[in-house]
Amino acid sequence: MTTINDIAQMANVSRTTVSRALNNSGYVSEDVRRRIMQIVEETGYMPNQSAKSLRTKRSGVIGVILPRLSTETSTRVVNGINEVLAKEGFQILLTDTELDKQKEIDYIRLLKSRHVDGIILLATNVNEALIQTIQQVDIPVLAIGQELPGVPSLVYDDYHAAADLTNMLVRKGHEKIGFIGVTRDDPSVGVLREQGYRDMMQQHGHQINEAWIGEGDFSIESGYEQVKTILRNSKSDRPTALFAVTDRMAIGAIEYLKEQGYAIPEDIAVVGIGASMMSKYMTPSLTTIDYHNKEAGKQAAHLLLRQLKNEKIDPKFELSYRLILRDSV
Amino acid sequence: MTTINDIAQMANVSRTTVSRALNNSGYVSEDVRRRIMQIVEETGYMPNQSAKSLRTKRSGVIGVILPRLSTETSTRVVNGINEVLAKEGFQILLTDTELDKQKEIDYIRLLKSRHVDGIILLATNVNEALIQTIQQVDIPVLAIGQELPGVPSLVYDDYHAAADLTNMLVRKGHEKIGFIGVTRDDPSVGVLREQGYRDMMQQHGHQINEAWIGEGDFSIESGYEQVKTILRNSKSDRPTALFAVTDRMAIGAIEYLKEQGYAIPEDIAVVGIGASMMSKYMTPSLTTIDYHNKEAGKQAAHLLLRQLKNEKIDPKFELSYRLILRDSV
DNA sequence: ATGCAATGTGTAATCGATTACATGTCGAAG
DNA sequence: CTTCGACATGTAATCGATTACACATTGCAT
Repeated sequence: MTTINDIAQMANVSRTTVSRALNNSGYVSEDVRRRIMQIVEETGYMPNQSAKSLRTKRSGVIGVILPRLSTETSTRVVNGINEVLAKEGFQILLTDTELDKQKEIDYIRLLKSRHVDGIILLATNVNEALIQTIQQVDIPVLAIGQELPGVPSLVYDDYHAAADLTNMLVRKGHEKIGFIGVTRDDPSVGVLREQGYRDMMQQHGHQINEAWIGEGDFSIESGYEQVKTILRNSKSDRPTALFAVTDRMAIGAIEYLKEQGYAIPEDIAVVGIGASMMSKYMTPSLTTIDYHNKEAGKQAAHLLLRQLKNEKIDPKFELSYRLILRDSV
Repeated sequence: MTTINDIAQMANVSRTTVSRALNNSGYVSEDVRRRIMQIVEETGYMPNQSAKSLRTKRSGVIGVILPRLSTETSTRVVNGINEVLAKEGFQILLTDTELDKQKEIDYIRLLKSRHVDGIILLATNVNEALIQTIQQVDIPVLAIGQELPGVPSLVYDDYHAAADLTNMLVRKGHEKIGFIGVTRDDPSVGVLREQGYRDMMQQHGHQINEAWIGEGDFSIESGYEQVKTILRNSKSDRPTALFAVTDRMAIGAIEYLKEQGYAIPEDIAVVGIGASMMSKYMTPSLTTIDYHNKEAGKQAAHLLLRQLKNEKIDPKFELSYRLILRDSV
């Protein structure tokens, strides 16, 4: 592999000059600069990033920590992040926590040791150890999806999104609305969305039968299982609508309902959140909420870049959402 | 940030000893080792990977080059790769070519300069410049999806998959089978799949009307547009079945057909390739071919790891596939 | 008692870049 | 004719690790 020293030798200058030519720092005569660039072209020389990074303390790499690599949400966000960062010459170092809280922490430290310039964290939970680790590593971190105290966060308005969906169902005449949520360890999806639902139900004076409530784990299968349980446990007082906090769980629920011969939305209406690709093309198409994940990723990247330039940024940004009304209600 | 020197000082030994203790190389007395580990724990010290990588010429990072970040296929493959690599302590450096051939080449060189230990390339095309660059950088590279001369490749059996699908349609009584392909720059998807289709049609003695043939660009929209054109151009001699080389294009085609009031599969049968999530849940569910992408990713990672250990591996591996018969035929 | 292998630790070179500082040239201002 | 600033280049330290080599101690076989 050719190094800066090789280039220097070939061009009959010191490596200092080569470095200057390459980085446009300091003075280099046009003549010499051309000679150097010429040789760089010919040899296909590329600076060794490890050496560069060791010396400059910056790597041109941004770490991204995902809860799951294989969900549409993650993919879209990463896509948005990459679109912005690639243009600025940054690469993405990807890690997947598999929803494991310890890994979340381990990866932050690992990324630090890899000298990433910043970290974007798709957070699924909030806990003291996590906050502390972030404080410790002292790298710009940006959280998406949860509000982390002390960390600039980009959050979806889960409460109002859930409230809007619930209101919409009520407006359509539903009074008995079932709900499939997730663990309360997840403040955004697990707590806020349920809160929005419960508050609106109460506001409209509709009693919630606790048999209508299920807790899934984000998967399609869990949606299928939960609706099954809900229907079994509420024979005489069946809900006429079902609110699943993610599209995937809504899809599982619909799968079961169709199997059992229920007509959607006539017998039972279903809504989800996430605006997955499938929600558009399935039958019936799914009413859902679009969180503009890709935009979120782009915005996150921009905010991180601003942090890297030492700009002060607000501690919290709220993202917009859009209700997509389709055939499932 | 604490460095190995700080640790050495605190433990009253030389940094050499610390290095040895950390890497289990050479001799270190139990006593000293414990003392060092103790301090490492307390301080939360992590070795600077840039320094390490500069010295050792290995980084613990594998570069992954994708044609598109936001497709199910890519995601699944990356997921498989990550599952294997993470266990071995490797991280993934992600890049997205956006189907740009030049970027494919640029990224290979960029990844080299970033000292990645190996590269997994989801290839979409084959050309001389690409091969040459790979040869030049002299890093273990593994290709998925295309057979690259001189590069160990993991390929799907596109020809037989397409042939099987075609045969299946013929067995169901179809003689007029339309086809939506992609650019022939893509040897696997663009050439082999079409070849499988054409050969089987010929073998069964079914003439192909060139008005039945369309070329899309992998997108849902292009499936929609292509089938529209095909139907317009073959008024009097309409196909009774349609073979789209990707699920997404099949989905677009079905969308249009449903809009126009065609019954699927009664009026026209549709098949795709890819076993996308949607193919299972859409109505009608889509007959397709499962390429086991995640397995491919896992296998690719394993093969790359073997290359890193300097094992000789075969130049070509063929992956298995499975035809999934569903309601769209 | 001697020698040699195994064990334990340190010194200093090295990886490939950046950068503070020094040095030298040249033209213009005073 | 000095002096000073802009321009151009080089010397050498530095970033934080690994590792070849050297040296010291110990124990055991001869």
